[in-house]
Amino acid sequence: MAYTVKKLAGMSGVSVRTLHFYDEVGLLKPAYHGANGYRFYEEAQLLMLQQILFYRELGFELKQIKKVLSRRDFDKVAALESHRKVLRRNLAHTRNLIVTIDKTIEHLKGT
Amino acid sequence: MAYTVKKLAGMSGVSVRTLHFYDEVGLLKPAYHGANGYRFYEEAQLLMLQQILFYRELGFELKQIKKVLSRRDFDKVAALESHRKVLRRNLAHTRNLIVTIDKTIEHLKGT
DNA sequence: GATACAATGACGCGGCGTTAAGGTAG
DNA sequence: CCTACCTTAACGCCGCGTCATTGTAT
Repeated sequence: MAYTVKKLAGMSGVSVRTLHFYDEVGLLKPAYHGANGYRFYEEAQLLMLQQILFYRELGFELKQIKKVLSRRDFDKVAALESHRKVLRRNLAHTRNLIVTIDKTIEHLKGT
Repeated sequence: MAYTVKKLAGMSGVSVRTLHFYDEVGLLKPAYHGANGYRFYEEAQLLMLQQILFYRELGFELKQIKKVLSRRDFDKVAALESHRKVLRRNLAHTRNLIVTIDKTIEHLKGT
């Protein structure tokens, strides 16, 4: 079961351009190339792509994803815990911003 | 009281490059230019810059800031309320991500 | 021969950081 | 003359979107 770029794109919800780009940066390479130069992906690459998209959704940078996916579970846990800290800081920061916005709105309305 | 780029940068906490860039995109132009071509800023520009940085901190894009700062208070309130919605969605999304991370960590530890 | 796919190449976006090369102030 | 400042120009980063051009499959 070999997939072309468009097929894999359709199955995973990313664009063809994204697959080209992931190939280019070495994040996800095709299983092999046809004699015509076409990229062909297989199940293993589909699974890999799903992993990539999972970490991407969490907000990891592509470089980080590349590292994380090459690590053992133990190190993935560490990366996830580290990332959770970042997200928690974002949460706190965003909550503060909302408070600031509310104050500003009150101020603007008051004058 | 005219300020050079470096002075204004120091007073506001931004880089000289940022002032150059804001000038370039028309977000903050100097009060005038010296005969030597130097940029000179005054109090009005300092105040303007503070406003810019306020909205930037809230996460507004520079283009949005440009618009917002040219509006009346009424419209600023609307922009702030709209932005607050975006931040609230971010909050909800980030909270979900943290839940996902926690589940993933448990899963990775379990296996 | 039309149509739908494939490839590579390169510019654009946002918001600057970072050299680089050269003029000016004191 | 040195030093610290100023200028403009231009590439780099990230993660692709969006043409443009050309080749291939059906």
